[in-house]
Amino acid sequence: MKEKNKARVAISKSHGSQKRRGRRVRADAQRNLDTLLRSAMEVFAVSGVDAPVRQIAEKAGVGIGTVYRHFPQRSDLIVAVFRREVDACANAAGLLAAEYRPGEALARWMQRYVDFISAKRGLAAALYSGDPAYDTVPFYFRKRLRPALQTLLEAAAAAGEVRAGVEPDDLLRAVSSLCAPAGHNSDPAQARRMVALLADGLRYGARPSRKHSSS
Amino acid sequence: MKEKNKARVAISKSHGSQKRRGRRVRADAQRNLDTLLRSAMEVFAVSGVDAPVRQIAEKAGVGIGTVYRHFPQRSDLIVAVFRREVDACANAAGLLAAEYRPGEALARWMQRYVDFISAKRGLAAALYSGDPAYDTVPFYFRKRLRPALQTLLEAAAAAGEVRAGVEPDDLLRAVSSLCAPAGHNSDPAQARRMVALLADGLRYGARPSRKHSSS
DNA sequence: ATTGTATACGGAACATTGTTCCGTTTGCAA
DNA sequence: TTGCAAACGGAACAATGTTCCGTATACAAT
Repeated sequence: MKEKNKARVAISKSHGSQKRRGRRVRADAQRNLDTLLRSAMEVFAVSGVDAPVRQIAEKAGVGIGTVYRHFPQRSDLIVAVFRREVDACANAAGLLAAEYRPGEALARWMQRYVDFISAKRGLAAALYSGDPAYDTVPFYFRKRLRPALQTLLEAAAAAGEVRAGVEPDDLLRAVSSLCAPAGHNSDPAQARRMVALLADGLRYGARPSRKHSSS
Repeated sequence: MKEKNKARVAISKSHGSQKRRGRRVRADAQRNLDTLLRSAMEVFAVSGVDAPVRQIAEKAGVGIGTVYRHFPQRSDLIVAVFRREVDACANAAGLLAAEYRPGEALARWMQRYVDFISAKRGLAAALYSGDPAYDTVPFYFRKRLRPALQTLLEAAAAAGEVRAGVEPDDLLRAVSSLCAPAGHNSDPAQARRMVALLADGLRYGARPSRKHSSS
């Protein structure tokens, strides 16, 4: 078997699937799964989600059988990559909140979200294809992103940097609408500007809180 | 060769392609082309635009080679069907204008447009796939539909049945947006209601014309 | 360290579908 | 009636998703 990577396997996955007292997931399997997801993400970004499975397998340095062992259907791979990126975007909220002041963190996260949506334009077509394999994706999407944004919003509102009472769902949909639709020509720069404008709109009408000593 | 259809071929296509004094398009070719488009339309409606070419050929009662003679690429067939339905929708404007009063004609056409957009949800995925084969479709779409709607709008405005100054493009986009987006669950009835509301919105603020004796 | 085995791997083989090619058939003008 | 360009049908090819199974290996038990 391949021995390309000596990195310690932390078994960080908390799937809780390893049966008590049973064998752990084999290290090479975990490693291949990670490699596969990463390779698939890159290939999808370059060639779109219609890229051949063989190409992904080759890039990851594994056999086709291995791909299908981890992802019985091609769509499973796509969904897994999507979820992974949704997770990354959601996690970015916490990181930004730790590093920047609430208002700044919010604004930066929104741009991060724009990047995410823009990069996933290829996936959008698959999502709208009507294939039931993707039915759960929007649910996961909202479930993961809404709390992240809500936390940012509340923190920024508490700090008096944005107005209160803004619905996370509204904001998520507004941004994705700004990034996506207009026919066939999507200008990323334009999307970015529109979203920046939206962020400024949030700031407008902010009411400095009393619980927070104003500077 | 097949001889399943005795219907007179009117050669109504005004492609202007038959060379002066040259051979006319063979009758069976024209007949097969019509049959193909009709079969494709039906198959697409049932199985989506990803339906196998073989299935369409079978339904039309022709060989695969014949399909590819008329439509070198699969996407050519899809585009042809789409254009045919766009034409039908655009032509409906004239028919409705002849049969109903301006305001009624406008309202009915908008519902007709809703039907068209809703039925074409399957095509939307293909259109957004990024395949350059579909690049010209939106252009044709607007080129054909905008004048049709504009005529209806102006007639209705002149009759004092709707307000003036409404942009056809805005209306087209608004309706398609109402029909399409919301995640994964599109409720046709809801779309219909929303569009009806929109139509009422047009009526609001209508200024009865002086040139037209009010009832 | 050795060993047994459940686990995972690799890739050939298969199934489906888009596309090409070419021998055969046929509409139609002379 | 006849000649042939146009059109046809479908076998063959190519690309790609998916399955299957013999082989390799990580790892727990000893």
